[in-house]
Amino acid sequence: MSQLSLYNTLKRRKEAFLPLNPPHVGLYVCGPTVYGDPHLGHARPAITFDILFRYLKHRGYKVRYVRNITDVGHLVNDADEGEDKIAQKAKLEALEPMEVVQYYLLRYHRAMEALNVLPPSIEPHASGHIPEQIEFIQKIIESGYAYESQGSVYFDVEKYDRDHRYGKLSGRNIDELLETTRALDGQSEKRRSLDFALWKKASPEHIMRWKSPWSIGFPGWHLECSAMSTKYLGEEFDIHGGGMDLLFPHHDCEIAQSCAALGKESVRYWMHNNMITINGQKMGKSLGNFITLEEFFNGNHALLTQAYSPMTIRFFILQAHYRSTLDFSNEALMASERGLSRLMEANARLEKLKPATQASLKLEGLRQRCEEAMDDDLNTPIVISQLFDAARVINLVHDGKESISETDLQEIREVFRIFIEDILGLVSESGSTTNNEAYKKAVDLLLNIRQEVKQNKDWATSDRIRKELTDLGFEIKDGKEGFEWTPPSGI
RNA sequence: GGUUCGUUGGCCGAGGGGUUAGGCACCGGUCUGCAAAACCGUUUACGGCGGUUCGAAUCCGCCACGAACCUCCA
Repeated sequence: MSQLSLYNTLKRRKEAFLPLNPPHVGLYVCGPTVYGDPHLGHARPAITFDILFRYLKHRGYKVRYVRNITDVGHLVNDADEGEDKIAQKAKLEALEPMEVVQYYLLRYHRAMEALNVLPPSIEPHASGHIPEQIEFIQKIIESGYAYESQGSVYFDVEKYDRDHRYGKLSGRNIDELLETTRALDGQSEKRRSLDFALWKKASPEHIMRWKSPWSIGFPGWHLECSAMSTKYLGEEFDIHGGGMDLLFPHHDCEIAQSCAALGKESVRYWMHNNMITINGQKMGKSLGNFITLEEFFNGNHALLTQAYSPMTIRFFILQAHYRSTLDFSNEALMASERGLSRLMEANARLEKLKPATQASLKLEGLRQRCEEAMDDDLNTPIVISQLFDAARVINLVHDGKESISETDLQEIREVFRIFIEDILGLVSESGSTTNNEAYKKAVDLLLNIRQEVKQNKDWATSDRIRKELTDLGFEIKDGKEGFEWTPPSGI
């Protein structure tokens, strides 16, 4: 096996992945703020790190995958000045904040399950870790990198930067940031505009509030990840992932917080997935150009010419490398839909393939090429291209134009199972999961009758059976040796 | 303005000093009662200008265009 290498944003290059305490791997990924329906943008990090999770397990690692749920502290606008996103939504809909969280979290989980994203090992809520966050703030205060101001606590960025370096993940430096950050109105409790909140005193109308040594209030947004990753993965752990849009300030603040509180670097490998774009622009809430996953699944959106199944979405995302932007269009999605169906049909055909004693084709290095592609910073597009090459071989054998040996057939079967199902997480949606034998036999019966009337050149009856089944959504394919059929999708 | 990163054929998207990525679409063919599927073949590439090199889409420089981040965002 080759060496797994991953692109470390901190170093701006690929590095050999060597876990801290093999065979254990600690993985932390920034999860959603649950105040709205999950959209295509949410699918990208979920799927990217699902692939990493699956591949690390495939390589024999014992992975603890922590993906948090932000349900408090994430403010609507100006860092540290705006309203809490969850609280705002709750107010709008006249609900308890936790009702909002419950509602959208459920919808998030449902969408992730449809996309065949494995649940993480632990999914901690920020609101469920207030004591841990308070303790974390105390540590930062003790180390001298935070100060209290009118019941709120802020991180002293300037002091931290003198001793360490603030902004090293995103490549920013504090002087430039000071120049470009707009002047404060003078009313601020903060010493410097760059300082960020660790704890905020709640205003009277603020509904989400907890007791702390400083005030009744709520934790700053960046803090939850530092506190919860430390709790579940330790002061030092292997991989921290998230979207590129979180690089600054979120992840740079996390680094500063953890370093200030713990006196060391917490994260060894930082990984960031790129954005999904629409007409070259980031798909996002603020731009109002996002499409929810549910809308993709039911096709109910002005920009969609049709519905796209969860597996089509998953495959579409996997056909691009996770560090590249991926541009949405109906054309691109339809191409993915067709390609996926070709690949999955080849996969299904694999079961029926017969090996030959005199093989005309030899299979070499398929598994190795797939593994090398995954080892090269999770290059799923290359893995898929390898699988398509194999699919062509499968179809040739299926058509009787080529033949392969028993050994090669077993090898392809195993490689397909491992890479398509276990690692890429692609599952058949065509309804082959239907276990109703009577139903299957009924369709077989109809098609057998059709075979018989075809013998008598009764094309009218033959075409009628095919047409009516096709109208019902079945797909009928005549082969050299009998027929193949797939049921309507969604069964 | 700063930071980071892009610009590949009709579309999506890998690769990254010399050798076919792959998918989808298109066109032609094989197969088929017809169709679908499958297979075979063909076509269209590396933003511009310089430089390094025997050789650059790939390395370097400049320019143009675009994006993300610097405000909430996955």
